[in-house]
Amino acid sequence: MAVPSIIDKLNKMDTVKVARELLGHYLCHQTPAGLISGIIVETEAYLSRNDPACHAASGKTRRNETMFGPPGIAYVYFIYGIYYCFNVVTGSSGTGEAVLIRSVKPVSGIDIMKKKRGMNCELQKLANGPGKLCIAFGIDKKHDGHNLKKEPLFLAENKKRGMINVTVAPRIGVSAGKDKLFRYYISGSQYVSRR
DNA sequence: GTTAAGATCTGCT
DNA sequence: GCAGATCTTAACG
Repeated sequence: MAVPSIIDKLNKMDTVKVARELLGHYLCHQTPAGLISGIIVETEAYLSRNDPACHAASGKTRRNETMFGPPGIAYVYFIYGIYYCFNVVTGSSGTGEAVLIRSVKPVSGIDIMKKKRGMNCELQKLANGPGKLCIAFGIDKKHDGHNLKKEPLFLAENKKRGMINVTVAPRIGVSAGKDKLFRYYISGSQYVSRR
């Protein structure tokens, strides 16, 4: 892929800034069935310090060790016995921070996504949530630790992104750290998980 | 070895 | 709007 990666730029930013910067750019997955891509419309930041909701809050374990790796790699974990969640690791090696990708707006490979989801739902509900996003994109544990600069799973810059309005809100689905405004989404988008 | 809880989604009331 | 599905991980004994 000749598209310049935005990873190099992101790797120099702090976690909160990465969460905002990712909005409007592309998440792509080159699968045997074809290319799947979508625009990131919703993210959440998870910090290592002062954030009880973060997996890394109580130290390094086998589950979250990917979060402590170098920035720009994927952190994928299994939750509720059914779903995967996809994160982009941020901060320098050993920090333990990440940005959760909560939802994307499908752009290409929509037929493949529908097939993977196994149901014929509306376009805006195809990948509007962490679990659904991973199913639609075919992301699972084998992508844990993958460098997001390279195929098959990578982030690409959206050169036509231009200016976007970002809404800041409390995170969803966490019991701890509800008071923190670490959720970011594109204002007015129909593709976010909740409005 | 055992147990409780979790960054969710779907279907039914 | 609410409860159930379903299993890995981490904390405890």
